[in-house]
Amino acid sequence: MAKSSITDVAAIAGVSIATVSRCLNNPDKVSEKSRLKVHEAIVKANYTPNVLAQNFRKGRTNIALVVIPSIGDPFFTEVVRGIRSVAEEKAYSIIISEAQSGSEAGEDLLSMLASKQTDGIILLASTPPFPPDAVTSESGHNKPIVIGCETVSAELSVLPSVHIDNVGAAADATDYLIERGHNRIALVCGQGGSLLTKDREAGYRLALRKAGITLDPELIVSGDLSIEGAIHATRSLMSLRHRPSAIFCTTDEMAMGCLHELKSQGYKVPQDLSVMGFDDTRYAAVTEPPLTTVRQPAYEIGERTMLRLCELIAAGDSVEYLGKTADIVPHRLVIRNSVGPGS
Amino acid sequence: MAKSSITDVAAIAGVSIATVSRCLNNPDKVSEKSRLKVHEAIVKANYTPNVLAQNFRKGRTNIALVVIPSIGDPFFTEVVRGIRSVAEEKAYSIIISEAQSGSEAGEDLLSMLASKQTDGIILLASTPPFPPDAVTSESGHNKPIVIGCETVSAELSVLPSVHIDNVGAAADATDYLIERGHNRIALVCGQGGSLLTKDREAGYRLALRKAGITLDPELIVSGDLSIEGAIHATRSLMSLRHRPSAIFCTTDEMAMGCLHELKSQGYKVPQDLSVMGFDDTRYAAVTEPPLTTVRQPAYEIGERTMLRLCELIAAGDSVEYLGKTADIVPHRLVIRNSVGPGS
DNA sequence: TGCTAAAATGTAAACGTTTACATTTTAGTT
DNA sequence: AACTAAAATGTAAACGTTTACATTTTAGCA
Repeated sequence: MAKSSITDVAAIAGVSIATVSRCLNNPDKVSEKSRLKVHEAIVKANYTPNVLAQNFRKGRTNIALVVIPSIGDPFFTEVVRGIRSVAEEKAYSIIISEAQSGSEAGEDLLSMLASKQTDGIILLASTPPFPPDAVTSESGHNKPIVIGCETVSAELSVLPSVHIDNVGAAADATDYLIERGHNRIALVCGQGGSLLTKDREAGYRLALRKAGITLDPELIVSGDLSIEGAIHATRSLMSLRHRPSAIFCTTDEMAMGCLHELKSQGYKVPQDLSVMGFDDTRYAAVTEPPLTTVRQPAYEIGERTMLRLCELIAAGDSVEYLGKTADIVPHRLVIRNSVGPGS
Repeated sequence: MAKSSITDVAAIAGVSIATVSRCLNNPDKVSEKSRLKVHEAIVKANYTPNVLAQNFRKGRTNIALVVIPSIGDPFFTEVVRGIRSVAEEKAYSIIISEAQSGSEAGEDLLSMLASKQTDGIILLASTPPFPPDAVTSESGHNKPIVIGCETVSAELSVLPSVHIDNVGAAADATDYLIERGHNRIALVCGQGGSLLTKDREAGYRLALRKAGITLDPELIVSGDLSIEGAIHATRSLMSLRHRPSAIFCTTDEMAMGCLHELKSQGYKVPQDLSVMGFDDTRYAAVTEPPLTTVRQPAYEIGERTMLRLCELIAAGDSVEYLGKTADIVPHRLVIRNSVGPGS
């Protein structure tokens, strides 16, 4: 059967194409009688609307772009789940783009975003490597953007965001280690460029300072956000003359690498050494030992980010749309078994 | 700056819109001279083509739909990475849809697929819950489909696929356990509906029969493809009067839950009990103990699946397009430290 | 210089919707 | 019954491309 168009339906139903269209988009603007005729005709003609034509006409695709640092990290996949749940509800599809922050040149990303046929953009822990105003003014691209999981520094905060208080959360984690008696605490953090990394490092420094512990720069190493990176980082930490008694990894993913390396070297966690994670992914409970970590409400972050994006898309050009720009969700320390008493 | 169209460019360049269009799509059909003029005009007008109009006109979106059982499973995310790598190369975007097999009614999925604005579909271990011919004939939807990671049973194999020999691989894994002296081997498998699960279970049965071990149905339990499911499965296995000495989990993800539960109950792996995984995800090397498992070339499966889809899309309506229908990639046993000698 | 074939360009239609505006029908009021 | 306002419908334009076909220009050759 050849694909049928609105014209065929109109012919069969004996009405104009406008009525058919209205029947689909504003059913209340059409009489009961013709509504029936049209619906009948639709099944008779086996009609389905041409989505591409609709998109073209409306200038919208109902697709959102989600930029993510790593599609493999279970934390982000959980955020994506949350995004997807509201996307589904609002009849949106999502396209996921993996962009390790920094690696991609700003213009590349920008032009890619512009060319993608999406109605809006969510950046998860992927702060745009370009000034946010370039986003709206230049290049004709002016799609709504929402940042997730990450704080945008004040002067750039034209963009709305949804995230925990990363500084506070990292400080809480560090506080807990200090409380348990540790004072030689290492930090395995992410890449240099990422805001997320900077914030968590800031929290770590803050807690140390507050406790009067002088910071040893040797104890801060990058784990590259990956298992392997964390393994290397841990190895170098443990080869220090003056070893740490606790290691704070700013991701559970990295904590897993850290745990593995420590065990390979024969250390017992938490007896010989303590490890603190961050994220509370679903693996955190099944590591050996189960990971003490900071819980982020990943799913909820996803939901709220997408919700926010939908609002912005709906608001469209109405410039007067405001609303608070940063949506802070609560974090929580989850105590399991990877942190023991220090010295 | 208002968005400019091909008409503006044409005006500036002093040529017709057809020339501008050709300049973009068939540069060799246009003279050097006007090519220059047009390019100049394009930058002058700050023109970018309206992708939605192009899609509409061409009837293509350059988007592929990928259906996946679980976006969280690191195995599938690795397959997706492979898919994405060739997608990028071919200027495709991908939309990922999570559809736990069975839960979604066939018609729902079908209509969803049809309505999505995609040029083709990849089903990863998500055999369509509808007869494949319904896909092409009925409902006007006739997009190319490629199955990944899974064997499609013979009578349905209208659809091309890329996967390992699941039966053989599961048999190899079981063989290895038998070789190591185990004869009471439990199977923690996926959900009932999935072909993948059936195939791996078939391989398990095959190996047992070949070794002359009579199968104990009590030793086959479903782990629901999740960590929690595997924990429950393991718990029930270990509460049997006659316990297994080895547990074969048909996913690494489930093996992680299994390992965790065994350790919680105080068993030492591999001394007290052996565990075998399947997939060789990136976590397999860092579990405690590191997991002996079956390696699937996830990334490569993704690449080849997408490559195949592109071929099909390119072939379009040319019905004569054939080519082998099942692309079998090699698997491999990866021996780490979760399997010890039996009895 | 003509002539012809090839190359380059232009004209205009088409893709399938949505929607502003005009027109007709309906229903309500006197 | 006549008039009016509201509701329903129809007509036709518009969205920004691509492309078949017609036309013009170019270049090659006798």
